[in-house]
Amino acid sequence: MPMRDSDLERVRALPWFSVASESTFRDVTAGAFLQRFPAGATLLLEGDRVDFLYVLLDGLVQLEGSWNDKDTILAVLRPVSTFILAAVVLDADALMSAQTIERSDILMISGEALRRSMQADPVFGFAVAQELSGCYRGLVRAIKNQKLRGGVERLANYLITQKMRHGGVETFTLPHEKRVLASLLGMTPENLSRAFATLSDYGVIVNGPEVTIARPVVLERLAKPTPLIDNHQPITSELTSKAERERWPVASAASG
Amino acid sequence: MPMRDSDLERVRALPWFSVASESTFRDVTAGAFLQRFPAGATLLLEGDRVDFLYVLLDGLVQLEGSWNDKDTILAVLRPVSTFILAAVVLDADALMSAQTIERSDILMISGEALRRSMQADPVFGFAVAQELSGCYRGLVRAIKNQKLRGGVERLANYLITQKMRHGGVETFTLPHEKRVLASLLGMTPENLSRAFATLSDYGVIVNGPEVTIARPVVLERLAKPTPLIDNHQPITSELTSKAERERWPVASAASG
DNA sequence: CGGCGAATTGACGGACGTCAACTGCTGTGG
DNA sequence: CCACAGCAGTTGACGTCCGTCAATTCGCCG
Repeated sequence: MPMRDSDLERVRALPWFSVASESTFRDVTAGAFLQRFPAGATLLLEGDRVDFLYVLLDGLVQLEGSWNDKDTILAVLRPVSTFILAAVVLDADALMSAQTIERSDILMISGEALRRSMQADPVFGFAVAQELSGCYRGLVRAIKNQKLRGGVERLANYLITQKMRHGGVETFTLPHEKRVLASLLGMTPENLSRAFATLSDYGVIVNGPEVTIARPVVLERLAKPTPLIDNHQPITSELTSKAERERWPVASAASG
Repeated sequence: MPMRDSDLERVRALPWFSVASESTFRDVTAGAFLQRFPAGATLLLEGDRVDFLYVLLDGLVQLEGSWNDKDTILAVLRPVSTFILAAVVLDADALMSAQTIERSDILMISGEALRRSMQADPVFGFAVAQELSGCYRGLVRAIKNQKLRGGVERLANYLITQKMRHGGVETFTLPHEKRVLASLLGMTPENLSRAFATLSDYGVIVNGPEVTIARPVVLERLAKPTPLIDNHQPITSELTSKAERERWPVASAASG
């Protein structure tokens, strides 16, 4: 598939690509190609050898892990995000599967070229290390979320985070199907329904994918959000070149 | 506290320090100092600003997270390990607390100097990125372990991993108190006891801190270990300079 | 010898998964 | 255009897993 200049520019705008020199950027993207996948396409299976860094330019992708006939969604990515960066840096097998949720445009960058450029351009290498650090911290948050909170608490905090990401408005629409959300939060769809029902006592009104938080203070008293677990940064644009560009597993980058 | 040359050599032997040039190594360790802490000392609290990279040279350290009067142990580190690397790279707050379990010798390296050296020595910077990648993948494994397996299964796999780490012998001794293990595995001490009791049907014999796996095949049929979650690498020495030096949260390095 | 904390065991309750039935929406084909 | 199949979501009943509380034992250290 032909690669448009506009696509390359969107990659260039990623914080950790924007610091790369022009020649580094050319080297990294030299052998890259763009591919379009339909909804439900499997991009990668757990255990697969990873030869490319994936950059989601359009669409929606989920990362999942499985064991013993069970599986769980570890992250849902929206554009522009990269994934399986860690596996590429180590030239190792993937620990997660990747699957498109919607039709998606994905740029595939040679892992070999990435590793070479990291060692050639120290500023670029450092930027990648920062990206990896942010991803690591996202997972630390995820584990604390999982081990320390119950299902209702995880949902309550998820909703507060979503509200923040939408600029603080009281009504917003869920970014994906409820069954996806359930798996992401580590529960069954049935239990997610019941958790929503529980939260109706705290001013949470659900109408299909529309959620409105009628009494934010009451909900927060239940959820007890904290910056040490929840990342409330608005994701208005992916261009934020703040040094600490930490993100949550949801709608974020993921090292892989 | 005076720093011995032998301590510096142990740091130098860490895989991601061993690739650094002599001058880079001198720069990074220039302002470093060694500190001895008693058992139970708090090294770092969640939310603290992190100014130093910590290198555990002797002793035992636990990393924990807390929320709403509950806390959980995220990792137990043994020498030689570094921790809070990710926070140092981003110059950010710590997401985990750190506490000594035993009396510990800890080398503290200037975060400022580390970041400077990463950008000055691209090979060193790449090695740090590899270290971060390994830590990231350790957390991916931990989340899959937590979300996909039940308590008994987590314990069974933990025991198999320990057996592997001890070279495959059928009897070994647990590396820390059972209450620490319980928290690490995401359960209460009471439930850990019951999980051990359950595993007695599968040939697991417990005698204080001594565990013997009498029927490995039976236990494995229950545990269903997989390289996509469990890291069975023996940790005979920290010197293994394999590119993929992934480690598990237990007895490992942790980015922070 | 006495006390403290770790570990174990039992009883109980709450949180969560499973199974099943039912609703409502959507897309398909007669 | 409507009938119907299929799937997401919800709700209820039930069982299991796990956390909590309490009592007891054991070993260690003062």
